[in-house]
Amino acid sequence: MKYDVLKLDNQLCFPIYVASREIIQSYNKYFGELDITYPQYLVLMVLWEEDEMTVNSIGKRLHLDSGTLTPLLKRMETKALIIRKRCKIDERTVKISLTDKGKQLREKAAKIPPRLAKDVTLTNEESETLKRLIYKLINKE
Amino acid sequence: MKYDVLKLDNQLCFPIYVASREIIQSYNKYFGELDITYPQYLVLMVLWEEDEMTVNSIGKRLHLDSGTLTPLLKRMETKALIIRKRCKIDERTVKISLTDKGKQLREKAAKIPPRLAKDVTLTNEESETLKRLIYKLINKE
DNA sequence: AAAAATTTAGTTGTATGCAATTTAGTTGCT
DNA sequence: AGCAACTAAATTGCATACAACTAAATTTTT
Repeated sequence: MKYDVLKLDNQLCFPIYVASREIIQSYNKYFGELDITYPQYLVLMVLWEEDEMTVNSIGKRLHLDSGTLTPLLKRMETKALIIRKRCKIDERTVKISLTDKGKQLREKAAKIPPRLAKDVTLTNEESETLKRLIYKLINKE
Repeated sequence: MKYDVLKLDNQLCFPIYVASREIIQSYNKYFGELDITYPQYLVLMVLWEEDEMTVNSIGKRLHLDSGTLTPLLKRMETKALIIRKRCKIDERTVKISLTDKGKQLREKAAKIPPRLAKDVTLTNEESETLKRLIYKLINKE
């Protein structure tokens, strides 16, 4: 029919939007004790994989711009998780590096995904399919 | 390995989070001319399906609470898309109904999903699978 | 080298989201 | 009826997101 495309249940975006927020909410419950938020956790994960990154490169990895990252990173610096340091060689860039506290958080953080995974009703195969399709979707959007 | 669960690429949430924001961004580009945002569009879709709903029932449909909806609905009222009216029978509830302007927007809005669909590289079958898996995921989270 | 174009963070302003609390109204129970 | 428990919106406070713009530094072009 004429308005079928406007049915919530026919759209792909809506359940993705809901899923995103709900998973983040679940994460945030566990983060309470670590005193971080989901986007901050993403920044930490990037830095755990590779320390000493610029704001820009973190942004590319996470698909976030400086308008979001700058204040977010400042909050993380206030909490002594990271250090922000203007780069000597290229004064435009700012290097983000982990503090000891930021590094140590990794142990505790590693315990959280398994806890969340328990609530996921998808089989491993379904999870892989879902991940593959989502990646296919975003690599084009 | 020990920290594999902390790899961005191993997680399910991250691509969903990215996909959600990117699709909404694409939507928002088209919404510019309609002067609405994605969450406002969601509210309109709910009301196009069933007019005269309470804040609470809209919230249940969209998985949003009053802390998000109340100011959002006020902005929509300012733009003359909806009317907020305290219910006579139960003074606790507020009925949200479409204005003529809000109703008329439906025509224009219906043109947007097809435009976006063009950029989706998934086959119809893949989209259906993705939708099914995402729904399976959120119905449990 | 000097001007123009580009790049990188930061800033500003607006709109979500959500936890936690508050206020007002309704229901249930005795 | 009277009061406790509950429910619906609204409010408060904080943390994202993002468009649009600015400031400063670097690179490219001429």
